[in-house]
Amino acid sequence: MANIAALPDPQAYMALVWDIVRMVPAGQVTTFGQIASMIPPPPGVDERDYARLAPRFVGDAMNAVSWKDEATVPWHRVINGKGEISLPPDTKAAALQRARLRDDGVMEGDMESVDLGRFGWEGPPADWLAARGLHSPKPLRRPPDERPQQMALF
DNA sequence: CGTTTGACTACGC
DNA sequence: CGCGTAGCCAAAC
Repeated sequence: MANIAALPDPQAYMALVWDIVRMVPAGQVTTFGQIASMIPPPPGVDERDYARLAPRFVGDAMNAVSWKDEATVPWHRVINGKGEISLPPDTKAAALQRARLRDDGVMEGDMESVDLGRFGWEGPPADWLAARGLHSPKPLRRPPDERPQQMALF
């Protein structure tokens, strides 16, 4: 399973991912891995292996966002675990994503990455997740006092 | 019809 | 902290 098409119900998976992405507010970002962490593996698949494979499925789901759906699915708020845009750097789509992230205020100046500790999403409401049998998301945002203090050594 | 190629991540060095 | 690798499928070339 290294492809969304290998899942038992690719369409349902994609619809669920889109529903989750729709909930990410402006000014915050989520990651492929965070979304994947909410969706349980199919029966018989090892949870640990799945955690490494599933983020690609989320990528597939984002890749499938057409220009028509683009208005209702804020795909640009989904980035990789390093806080970077995962689209090929020199593409039109990547440029658009950078512009959108700047508009959202999460990518400052000429930065090429987003500080997940500051702008990471906390995930959907707990009852929304519970109603669908989903896991609680992997945490991205750090409490302000746990943020790295770069000059702390001096 | 055989190869290549992924909107990724965890883990081991 | 950076780099390589496994995962092991399906669709595009």
